[in-house]
Amino acid sequence: MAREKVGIRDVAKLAGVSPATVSRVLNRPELVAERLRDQVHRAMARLGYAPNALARGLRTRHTGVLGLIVPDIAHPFFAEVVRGVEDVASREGYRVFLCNTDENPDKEEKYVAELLNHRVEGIIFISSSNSRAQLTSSSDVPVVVVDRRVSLDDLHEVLCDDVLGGRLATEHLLSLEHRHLAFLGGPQVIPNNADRLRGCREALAQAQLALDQALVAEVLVRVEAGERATEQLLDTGRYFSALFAANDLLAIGAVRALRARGLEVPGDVSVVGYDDVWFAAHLSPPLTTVAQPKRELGERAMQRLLALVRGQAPPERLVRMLPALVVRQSTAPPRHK
Amino acid sequence: MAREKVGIRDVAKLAGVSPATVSRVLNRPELVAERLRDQVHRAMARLGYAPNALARGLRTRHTGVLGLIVPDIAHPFFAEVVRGVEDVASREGYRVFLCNTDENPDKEEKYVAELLNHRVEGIIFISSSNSRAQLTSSSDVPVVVVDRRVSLDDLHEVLCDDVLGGRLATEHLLSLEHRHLAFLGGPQVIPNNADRLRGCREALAQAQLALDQALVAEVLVRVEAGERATEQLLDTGRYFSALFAANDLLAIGAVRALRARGLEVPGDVSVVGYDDVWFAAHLSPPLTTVAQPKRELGERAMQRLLALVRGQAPPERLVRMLPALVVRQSTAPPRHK
DNA sequence: GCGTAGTCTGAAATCGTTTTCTTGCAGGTA
DNA sequence: TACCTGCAAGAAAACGATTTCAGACTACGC
Repeated sequence: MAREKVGIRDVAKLAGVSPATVSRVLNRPELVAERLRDQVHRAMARLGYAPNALARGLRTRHTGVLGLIVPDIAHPFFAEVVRGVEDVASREGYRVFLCNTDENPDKEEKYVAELLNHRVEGIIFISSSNSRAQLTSSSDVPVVVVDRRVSLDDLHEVLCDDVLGGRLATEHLLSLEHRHLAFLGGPQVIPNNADRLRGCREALAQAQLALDQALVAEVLVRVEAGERATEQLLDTGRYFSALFAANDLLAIGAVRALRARGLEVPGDVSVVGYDDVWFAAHLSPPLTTVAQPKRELGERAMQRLLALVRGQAPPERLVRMLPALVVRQSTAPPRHK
Repeated sequence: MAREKVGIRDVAKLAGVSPATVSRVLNRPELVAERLRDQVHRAMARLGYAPNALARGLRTRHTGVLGLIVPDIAHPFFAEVVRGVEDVASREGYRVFLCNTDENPDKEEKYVAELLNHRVEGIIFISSSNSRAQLTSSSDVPVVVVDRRVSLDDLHEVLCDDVLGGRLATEHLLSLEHRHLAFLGGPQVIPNNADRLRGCREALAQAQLALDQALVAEVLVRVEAGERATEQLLDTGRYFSALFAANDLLAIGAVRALRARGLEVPGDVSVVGYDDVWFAAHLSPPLTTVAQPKRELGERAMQRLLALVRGQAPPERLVRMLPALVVRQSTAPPRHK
């Protein structure tokens, strides 16, 4: 039976060969005669040998470990992305370190340093709003940025087109004959949020319309904040028949606030969200929203990272994915013209 | 500026000292004279030295790395637990490997082996239903099991009392004067689910009541499955004024199914869920449910694991946490006696 | 019988640290 | 002056693998 610390040399001794041979059996079995190979295998089994990834990594500088930096794994959007990331990593024989930053640049910095100490071969990075991401680009491990754009042109990025997403949502509303929209979005310092607003504006402009600036709200991405902001929107007294909440969490808050004021969704106000987190379909009313390919975002990012690690990086640094409108029941034509 | 592979010896050379001294500066600074200490620090800064955790781990067998095995990080319950785990790990200077098993024992096995190869110092384990968890107990790294009980008495466990949870939910319903309950739970092979049912039965028995066996459903934990099962419950024609869905996801499905049949919640049927995943409060109606201290579950588990790693394990192997009923608006007294 | 090519295998250096064991040296005492 | 103490710093041996290089052996052809 296995008892602690069996090394390659123990195996070697038992099999009556040199450590070098054992190593070869592990890595280039075709180089060693079949008879010896069997002996070695038997010895490994008998001793319960487990290769030491640390030693191997030290020697070969191939650690089989990657880093994953994410604002908050408990957020349903990120959770899904992470799942995609981990899936392909493990399928390809890599392990990943999970790091939650809570959008805190200091934590990001510390984590990056720590990951580098552990000699990760690459890093997947979902940057926080005010990230000092240059840190990562200075080191010489490959980095792939996902979801959150970072203005650093030596990084590879896997992004979803938020401008398009904003357009899709808005065009949907327009096609239902809505003419008076309100916009509720997350912090505009995060480019994604700004892009969604821009997409919204573009679509409106194309229809010769414009957003009433008083009906544009910017808040933290939390249900309560969405609720609060929606109340304020209503309090302006300005009329709107539809609300584009550029995040499902905000949309939930918005729906609650509207209901609390006795307004029906979509009867009085249509609401469209953004992200299509998994339970958006299970809200009441089921939420019309712009779906991002969350898991695929993660998968693609990891594929790209592995390509980079293996030196097969495609020259094109940007993978742009497309959002898709999912029409459910929180949107309908406005009640009266 | 930093350029690849600076090691302790490069620093030593630049600082005009021996590698040993540099190492001491890193680990036991008090042992080296202040003047040298400064020189070394300066040299490290100049070279952009980053310690190699692999080498250190190899030498000291203290890797600062832990493993976290979980069925699915994208599940809102686990995501929250994981957050707790990672938080205290990182606060204590440890990194964690994230592993998703999809409840697949083969994957569990592979992951455990892989983690051991990487010389993790401990493992947090949320076992899958039919796990062959003995694997982990055979190795000599500490293991802490969370949430899912495992019948292996050399493992430490951090669990939530599901029997009590079942009682709480049921007693709440009873206190509202419900007398006819239906039960909708996850696979009974998972002890947690069985316990919740048991708690339910116990509470009923105490009130001289019993569950109608025809109104006990067991399904996979998915919204759709809950929906389907609820329809079947209704199709039995048996009367029930309240439904205990021993999982929030099932509860969501149940509510949908009830509504689809024209039944009001809680007007016609009260529904109580289990877990209190974060959006349970944002459903309509806001879901009455049994809350588990999810994040704390993870935190306690990690604290225990670290204690184990540091050899300060308390003798008591079991940490039992308490669920709490959260009354919201999906439950009410039955309409007519 | 000898040179040569071709297979396998082993010896030993190496990866970057930590740590034990020594040694050098300063200072205090007899 | 000689001796002991004690401290600070260095030399060198690990940790457990991989890999280069060279050696042993076989087989073959002339």
